[in-house]
Amino acid sequence: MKSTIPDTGVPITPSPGNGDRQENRHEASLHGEILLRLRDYVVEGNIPEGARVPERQLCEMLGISRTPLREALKVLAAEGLIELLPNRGARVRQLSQRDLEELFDVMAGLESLAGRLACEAITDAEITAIEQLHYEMYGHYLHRDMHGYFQANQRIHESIVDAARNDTLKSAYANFAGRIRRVRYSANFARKRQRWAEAMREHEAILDALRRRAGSELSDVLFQHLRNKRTAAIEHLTEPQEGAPASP
Amino acid sequence: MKSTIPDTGVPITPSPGNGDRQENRHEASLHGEILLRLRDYVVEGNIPEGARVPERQLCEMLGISRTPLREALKVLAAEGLIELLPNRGARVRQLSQRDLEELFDVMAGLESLAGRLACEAITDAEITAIEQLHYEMYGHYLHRDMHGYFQANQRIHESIVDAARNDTLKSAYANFAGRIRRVRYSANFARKRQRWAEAMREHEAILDALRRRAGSELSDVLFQHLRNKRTAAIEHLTEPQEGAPASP
DNA sequence: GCCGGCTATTTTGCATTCATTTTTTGTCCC
DNA sequence: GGGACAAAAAATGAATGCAAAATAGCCGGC
Repeated sequence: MKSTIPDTGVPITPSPGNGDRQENRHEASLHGEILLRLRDYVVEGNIPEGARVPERQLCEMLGISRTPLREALKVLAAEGLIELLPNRGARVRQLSQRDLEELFDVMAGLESLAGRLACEAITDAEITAIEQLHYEMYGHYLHRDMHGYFQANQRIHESIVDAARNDTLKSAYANFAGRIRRVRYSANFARKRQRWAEAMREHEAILDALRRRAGSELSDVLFQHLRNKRTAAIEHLTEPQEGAPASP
Repeated sequence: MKSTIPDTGVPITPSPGNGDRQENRHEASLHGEILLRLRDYVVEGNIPEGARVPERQLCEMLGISRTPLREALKVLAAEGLIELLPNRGARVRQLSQRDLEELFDVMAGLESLAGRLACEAITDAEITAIEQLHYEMYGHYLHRDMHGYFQANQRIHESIVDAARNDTLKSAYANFAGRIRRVRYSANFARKRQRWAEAMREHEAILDALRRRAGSELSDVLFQHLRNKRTAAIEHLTEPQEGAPASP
């Protein structure tokens, strides 16, 4: 029994479903490699916000023709990293303050979800590993090592997402994280001493809820933690005089 | 100061950032229209799972060349609706039971987030509107009108997402909803009498928490509600003898 | 000297064409 | 008659070509 497409009657060949399960097989084709390279390049923030990027230049730089490049650009646009203005090319997407607030909230929701799910399936070993990271992070905190702190912090949050055992969630999380990472000041969130101490306390609460597998509670704590992060980030955005220079 | 791309030194022209804010300007271009049409077509489930979709046929059917079509396919693949096997064309993505579970959980997380955010900003008028929908839905429930019930139900959930005032969340929600909608049996979830009654009670609780703007509580209730939906759906999948015929 | 309209160049969007890979089919041999 | 191999056919991946739109440059006018 074949489906047909309306107005045409073109038959769709219903082939037997094979259980191939691969999330990204992009490495093979050219447009796939281009996609990976371009995405990394944009995420790393190498292109200034709103910068116009002529296709021709990118083609020369990557040594390919415009066809696969344009395919990659369409995907990046779908991911929200760039925007394509009709007949006017691709621009690195400009994130308004509102956009950032929204992104942070969505990240908060996803991590909140991750925590809830993690409580259902996380092993003692995984909790121990997270505790390990926590103590490591605490050490960095005591030594005022922002970079180390930030890295440990990120690994903790990643571990929680991993413990949720949900690849769909994981990739959505990665997508949004990428959009935010473009905005560099991440490393500057915790500049303010007070916020830093607060964050440590919140992390204690996170760990505590996780140990007790208190899903609903962990969900709350994580959300609030990310919410506070958001507030700090936005504050930092609106009065950046304290942080590092905006553009080198 | 211009950025340059590594290994080439090609300058990126840093144009002044204009605050253009449009989420989807796809309607204009051809590939954009193709994208919308194809997406709808796939989401509506017109193409059997895992069916191979020859580019040539689609081109003839849509009356375009392969270039814009392929661009649209890349985007659909990025959205998770189809998968592109290297050198072997596009297939409608096959969702395993695990995939569905994951999707449902992510949806649950997003709605849970939506509820929490909604409590921060929702107006009395919006709550009244949702109450209206709720009573309408209750009527459909009493009359055993599954279709009407399902529609009202969907509008309630949409209203909550809208009330969250977060476009990023809204579009992510729409994306995942599309992936799930492909799987048809949605309309059959509530077949079982008991589940149906349960769902109504849960909706009462949702409305109650919303009225009190109890964000954290609403978040919990919504998550549990969606979780139960998920369980019902999966059960329905594994023993579909009760429902409607699988393919007309 | 500055602004507005007109033309030339660039750039985007799509179609077409070329090269490879896959799939099909026909044939031969067992 | 069935399976394996090989060649043909078709499909995909990428490059090129062409039309339309946008940008930039130029000139004239105020």
